[in-house]
Amino acid sequence: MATLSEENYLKAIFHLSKYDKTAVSTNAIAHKMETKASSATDMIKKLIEKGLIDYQKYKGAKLTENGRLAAVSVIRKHRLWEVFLVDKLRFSWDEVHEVAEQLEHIKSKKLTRELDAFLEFPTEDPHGDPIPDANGNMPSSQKLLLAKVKQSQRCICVGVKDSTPKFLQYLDKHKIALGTEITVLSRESYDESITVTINNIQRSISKEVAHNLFVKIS
Amino acid sequence: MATLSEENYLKAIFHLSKYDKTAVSTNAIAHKMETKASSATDMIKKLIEKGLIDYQKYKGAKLTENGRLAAVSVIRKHRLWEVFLVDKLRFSWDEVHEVAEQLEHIKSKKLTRELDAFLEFPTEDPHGDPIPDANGNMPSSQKLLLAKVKQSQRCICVGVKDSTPKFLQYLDKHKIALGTEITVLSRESYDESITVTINNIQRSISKEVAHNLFVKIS
DNA sequence: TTCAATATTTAGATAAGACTAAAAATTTAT
DNA sequence: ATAAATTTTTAGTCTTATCTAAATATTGAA
Repeated sequence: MATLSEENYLKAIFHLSKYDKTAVSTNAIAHKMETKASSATDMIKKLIEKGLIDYQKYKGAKLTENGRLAAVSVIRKHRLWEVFLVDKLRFSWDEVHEVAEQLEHIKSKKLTRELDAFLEFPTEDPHGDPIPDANGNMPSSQKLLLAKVKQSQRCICVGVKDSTPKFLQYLDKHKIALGTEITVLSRESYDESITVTINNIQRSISKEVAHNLFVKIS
Repeated sequence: MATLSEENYLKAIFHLSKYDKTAVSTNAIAHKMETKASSATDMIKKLIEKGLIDYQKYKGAKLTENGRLAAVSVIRKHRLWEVFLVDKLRFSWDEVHEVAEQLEHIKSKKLTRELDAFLEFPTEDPHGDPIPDANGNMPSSQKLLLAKVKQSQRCICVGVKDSTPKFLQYLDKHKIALGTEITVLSRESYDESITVTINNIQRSISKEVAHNLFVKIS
C-alpha cells in the first residue's frame, strides 16, 4: 500500500504524463511537487522498488499498470469528494481543492463505493473533469478550451486555465461564471477573437480569454 | 497546529482522563496508543512544548485548555463522520470506527461546519456517545449500562461494552440489535438478573449481559 | 567534437515518530 | 527503612521524507 507521499507523487506523474503517454523527468516531477530534484530522485527509487513506475536514468519515469491504477484511484476519490462538497455541502467550486487533497487519501474501499452511490454515480467533478470508474477506466474529458469550440455550438463554462485574480475579476465583471451558457456565433481569423452569445447578449471574446476558459459542449 | 500523531495522543489522554478530571500516566498513554512507554515519553515532551498538556514527572499528564479543545475537536469530527457513514452511506455501526479514525484528522473548519449542518446538527453518534459542539462543549452522555436502568423504564440499545464475537453472537441469537427497544420490568436481587420486555416478549437477562449492554433512555 | 549549460544523482544532515536496552527514579512490600 | 518491583526516562538506532552542497552524466552549441 502506498504512503500518502507516494500517492501524491503518483498523481503528479499521472497528470504530467498526459494520461500515460510520455515519460516525465525528475525535474518536472520535482517542480510539480514543489520540492527539490534530489527529493524526487529519492522518491523515484521507492516507486521503482514498489513496482509502481518504470524508470530509465535521464530518460524519465512512466507509471506501470499498478502505478496507474494507484494514481487513478486517488484521482477518483479526489473528484468524488469534490462533487460531495459542492452538491451536498455548500462549497463553491473554487473552495474544494484543498479539502479534496486531504480526503483523497482516506483508505476504505467501502467508503468510496458508497460515496459514489450516494452521489448517484457522477461522471464529472465540478470542474468538468471526468471521474474514473472503480476499475480505473478514465472517461475521456468533455472539457475543452472555448477557443476550440466550433461555430454555432452551445457550451457551458466549467472552469478556468488561468486562475489569477485578474482573470477571475474579468470574468466576474462580464458576468461569466461557472455554469454560464455560451453560444459561439462566429470566429474572426484576423485577431482570433470570437463572437458569442452570453445571457442572450452578443459579445466579442478575445483570443486571450478564449484560451483560458474551459467549457463543456452541451 | 497539531500533527496527526499528536492529535491521537491528545484524544487518548482525553479519554483516559475521563473528561479531564484525572492525571494519566505515561504507561497508561503508551498502552492506549499501543506503543512503548519511551515513545509516550517522547510525545509527552512535544505536547508540553506546544502547551497542550501539563505534566509532572511520575505524576502524569493533564490536558491544558488548548489541549482539551484540540482533543474535543478531533472527537467532534470523529463522531460527525460516524453519523454521516451510518445515516447517509450504508455503513453499519460496527463498520464506522476505522474509517472515522482517518476522517477525524481532515483539517477544514468549513467542512466540519457544513457536515454538521448537512446532518442536521446531530447530538449523538451511532453508538449513543455525545457530539461536542463547535465551541468544545461536550454534552453529558445519555448512554448507560442496561444494569443501571430503573424499573419500568424504556430504553434503546445503543452499543456494547464487550465486543467479543461470543457476546455479539449471543445478542444476535436473542434478537437484540442496535436500536432494539427494551423495557425493564423488574430486578432480581438474588442474582442481579433483570426481567425485560424485548419485541413484546418477556425475558430474563443475566447480570453478565446487563453489564455489557449500553442503552439510552427513550 | 569538445566545452558549457543543464539535468540528475550522491552524500551527508535534519526532523518526526517509533523502537530497544539500559539507567534512574519512585513505590511497595517486608 | 531498605530491598524489590515497577515506572519513567535517557541514549542511541531506524525509517520516511525532506534538504543543501557537491559530484557526475547528458545535451546542445560553437
